[in-house]
Amino acid sequence: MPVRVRFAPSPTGLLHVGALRTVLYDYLLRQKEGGSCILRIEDTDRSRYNPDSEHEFVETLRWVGIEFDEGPHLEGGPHAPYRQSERQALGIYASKIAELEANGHAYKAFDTTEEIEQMREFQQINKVQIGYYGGDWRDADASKVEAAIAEGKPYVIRLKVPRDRKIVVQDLIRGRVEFDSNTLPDPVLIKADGMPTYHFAAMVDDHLMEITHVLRGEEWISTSPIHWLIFEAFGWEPPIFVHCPVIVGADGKKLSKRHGATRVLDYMAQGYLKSALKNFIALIGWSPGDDREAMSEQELIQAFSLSGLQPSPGKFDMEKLKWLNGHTIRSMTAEQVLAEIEGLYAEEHTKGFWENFVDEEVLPNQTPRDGKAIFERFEKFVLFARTNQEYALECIKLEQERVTNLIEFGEACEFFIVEEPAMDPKAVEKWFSQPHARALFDHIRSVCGAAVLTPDEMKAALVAFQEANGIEKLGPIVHPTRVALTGKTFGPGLFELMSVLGPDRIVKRIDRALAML
RNA sequence: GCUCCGGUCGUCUAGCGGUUAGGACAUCGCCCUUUCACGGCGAAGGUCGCGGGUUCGAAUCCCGUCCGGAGUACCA
Repeated sequence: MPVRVRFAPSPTGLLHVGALRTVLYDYLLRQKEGGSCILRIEDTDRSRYNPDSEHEFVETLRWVGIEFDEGPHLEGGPHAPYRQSERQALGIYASKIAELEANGHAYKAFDTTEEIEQMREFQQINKVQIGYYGGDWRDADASKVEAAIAEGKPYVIRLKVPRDRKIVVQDLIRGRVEFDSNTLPDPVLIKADGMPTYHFAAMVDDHLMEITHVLRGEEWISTSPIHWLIFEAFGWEPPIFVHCPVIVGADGKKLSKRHGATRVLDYMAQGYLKSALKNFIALIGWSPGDDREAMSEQELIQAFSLSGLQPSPGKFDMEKLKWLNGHTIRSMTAEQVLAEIEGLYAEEHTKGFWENFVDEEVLPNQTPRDGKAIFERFEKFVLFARTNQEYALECIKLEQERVTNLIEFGEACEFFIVEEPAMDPKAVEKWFSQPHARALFDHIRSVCGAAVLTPDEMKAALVAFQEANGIEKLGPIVHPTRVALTGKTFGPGLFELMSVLGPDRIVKRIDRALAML
């Protein structure tokens, strides 16, 4: 049976990682089973509406590569419009609430806010169940209601929750969840301003849009009996509810900025690959049932099943994300990596992110990272690669082994592309003072700087010097050379790096090193 | 308070009545090696929240309990 799933965010802010996982599961299910994925905007609260939010959703979803079959950002659609405010304007909810009022499952309540507050205070003082259980209106005479309408008193429409009943909600992850209907207050379905509440609008739309599976956050589980009751009141078949557990920070608390980025686009800006992020996020709360972890998107889709979902909350482990990201980078060809780097540079948010970057994980005795400088190095590499693609690809091949994200290529490849790489003073002090330094540099200049050599030929050239000078180990040869050529004490294999650098760069850098002796 | 949900190495997880409780990240060690990484191999790390019960046998089933979380809005 084709699946119809929906991602229905409220346009109040950014798209964070928890929500990403929910859509990802929607998407994986739809890819696996076939069917449709619908984007619906739940903008029924005018006071919290954020006009930039919908754009954020669409942008983020575009970046991660989750496509929808229907939604407000697409033309038409069999169930358009896909914004609840527009659906409200069309009278969809009004006609549906009329049905419920007609069949006795909903009623108008004219209580003022003050009255409601007094009721709550009374309930608190007397330690009775808090909430609206009917007040004066649940069973009011038609004449009383008409009089109130005639007076022009504002009202809300509430669901008439049946009393003395057990309500059993089916949740795919947890099985049956039971509630006592006497603990459920009569929820508001239509607000005084005529807008539907989430409870009403979402259920009506899920039915009208023929949604088969409702994937949403665990926080909805306690209101699920009223959703179940709404379906029942209409006589509709409820969809399959899947309440996904929350994702929390390393300290077990709700994910917040303190734990690192929560905004999905910030992960993009930091050089995480969409494939690695999706792979990682899918694994929090889900597993294919075997030991597979690093998976391609195709494998993920193949392996995905709602039955692999876990009920307990999961922690977001940045270290594992970093590992998986590096692992993914290593599994790609240099061409693919370069394409990803270009793609990242083309994203507007990347630059903005780094310009406003504040390093929050500064270790003791370490200076905080400078976001602007990080971006500039990255940008320099991108621009360089456009005019020197072959060379840039060689650099990527050597550096993709030791990088954990795309942004790091900027720093890692810097020495390859600048004419005069910065020299590490301590390294210079240690290795340039070697007695054989001058002779070594002269040798490299004349041999390695004379022609394009392979890594093996480079090695042979250095070994020849080592042997001629009776030096026991290769280290004293390699280290000064590395410092002279890269300014650093770490990096790719020296012979590979020299081969990529080529004779011209080697000569220039050796000359500079000679001048420093 | 009330109502629900959850609880396997530090972390993500496998497990579905019989396993030396498996894998991955992180940690540590060894190997590779010119460095840093990568990679390979290995170690350490779990009284399966706790207590009862059912059973020849329980992480797995039942009850209780503790701890954590969510909801308790004319927000979603």
